[in-house]
Amino acid sequence: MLSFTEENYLKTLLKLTMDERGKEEAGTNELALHLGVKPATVNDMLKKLKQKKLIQYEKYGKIALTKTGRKAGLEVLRKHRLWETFLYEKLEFSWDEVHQVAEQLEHIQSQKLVDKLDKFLDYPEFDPHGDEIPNAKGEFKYRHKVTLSQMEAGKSCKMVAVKDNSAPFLQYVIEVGLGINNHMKVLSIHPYDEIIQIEVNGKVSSVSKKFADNIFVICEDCMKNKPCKFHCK
Amino acid sequence: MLSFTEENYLKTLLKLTMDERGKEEAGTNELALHLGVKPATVNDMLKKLKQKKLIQYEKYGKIALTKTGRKAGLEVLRKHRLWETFLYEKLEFSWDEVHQVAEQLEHIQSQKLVDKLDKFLDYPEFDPHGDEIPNAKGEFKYRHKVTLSQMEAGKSCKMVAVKDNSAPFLQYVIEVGLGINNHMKVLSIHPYDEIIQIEVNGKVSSVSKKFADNIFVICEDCMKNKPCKFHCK
DNA sequence: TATATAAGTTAGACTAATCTAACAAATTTT
DNA sequence: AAAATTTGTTAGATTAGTCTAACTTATATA
Repeated sequence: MLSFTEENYLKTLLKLTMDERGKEEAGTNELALHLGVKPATVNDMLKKLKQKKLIQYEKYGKIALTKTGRKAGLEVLRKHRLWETFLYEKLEFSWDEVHQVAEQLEHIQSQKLVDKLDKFLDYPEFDPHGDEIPNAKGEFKYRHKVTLSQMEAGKSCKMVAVKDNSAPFLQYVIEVGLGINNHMKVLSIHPYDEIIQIEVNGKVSSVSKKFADNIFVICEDCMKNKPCKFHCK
Repeated sequence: MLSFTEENYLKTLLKLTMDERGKEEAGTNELALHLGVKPATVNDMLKKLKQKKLIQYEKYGKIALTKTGRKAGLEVLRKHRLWETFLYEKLEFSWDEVHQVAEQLEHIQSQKLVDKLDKFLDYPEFDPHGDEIPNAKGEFKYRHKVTLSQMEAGKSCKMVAVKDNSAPFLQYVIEVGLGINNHMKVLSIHPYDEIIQIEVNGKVSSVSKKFADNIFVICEDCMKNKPCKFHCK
């Protein structure tokens, strides 16, 4: 049985090694930053996780999940996203409120609870932020998503997820008129400060690169199954 | 903010001082027994809870909740029972499975979650075991319930709750054909070993005093609002 | 009332998860 | 390649919650 804390380490490690960057490994500082603890603390835990055969790790080297570790991480992520979906769909929580509560709910230990919740929600594939929900086997739909900042001017795309789950960011997303599955067109990207002009439902907004880095989209050609390297920078 | 452990102490203290016995105080050993820890451990925690003004307590004396402590305990109990109701009504959990999972869920910190869950369940007044669910203000319906072992022969009654929430006991209850809101008649109580004969839906069963001690009922006369002391031993 | 038993307390130790401060290794820059 | 910077490690301390073993106080009983 894994502790609350161990679960968080595995989940974070999984997120760091599964997102768009294609990285397979993570570092001590990076992990510390995401977990909100000091690198020294992470170092102690790495020894424990290694000893439990949940990670591969050598002194001064990079950290990678083992098969067992990955499975455990996927289970936590699955629970997190199912709970987010529950809160959003059944309990009228708003987009920006679900994450904080799901951080707690994801650690409830009961296989039956997860399975029944999944069924109750009718086996959802994506959570309210557009993230893939692993199924009972740990599998999930792969979608070639890129950040809005990677799009080229003139292309259209569909927002599918956000990278930042913090309330202030999500509130800003709503302000701009965006949301999961909303379509938009990239009108221009300024060469000097990378300010991006987008059009959503006929309304034109200007957003920063920082903002665009946190919005995941699928470009129009990808949706039509054309190879992606040609239209995403 | 209270810790997981502190919440458990307050909840247990509340349960020990609110049930049918009319006691207002508890002891160190008693608390240790119910929490599954050693008396020494309880003693340490009592100092902490006293310092936080959640209990009234003097060395070698009895333990009582303060107003603040009682309120906190009621909140945990409310969450526990709401979650039990959710698991039973919405996720198809059986009677004997809900308690263990609710022990974990009761510690989730989110006022909004509790309120929304309460609403989602349509403000239930009793949980699947028949226990009263405190409302948002900490109030709950009072019912004059007695144990089945307190009934007199010849009287009829309605089962409203169980005292023991363990799976083996609850499975036994089902075996006998009993359940919440089932009516039964006490046919006889044997003077030697207190074996009780009851009739449920025309079926006659014999149960031990130990069993009957864990079944809460409301007697027929009480249901008709006649004073209780005349018909319950 | 003297004594036996039950109930409660204390001291000292352990574990998990964290910290700070100092140190070591690896990487990047000039 | 030397210096500077970043990244990672170690040692020692802290806190919460738990334990055991020995002790003290209160209560019940002969």
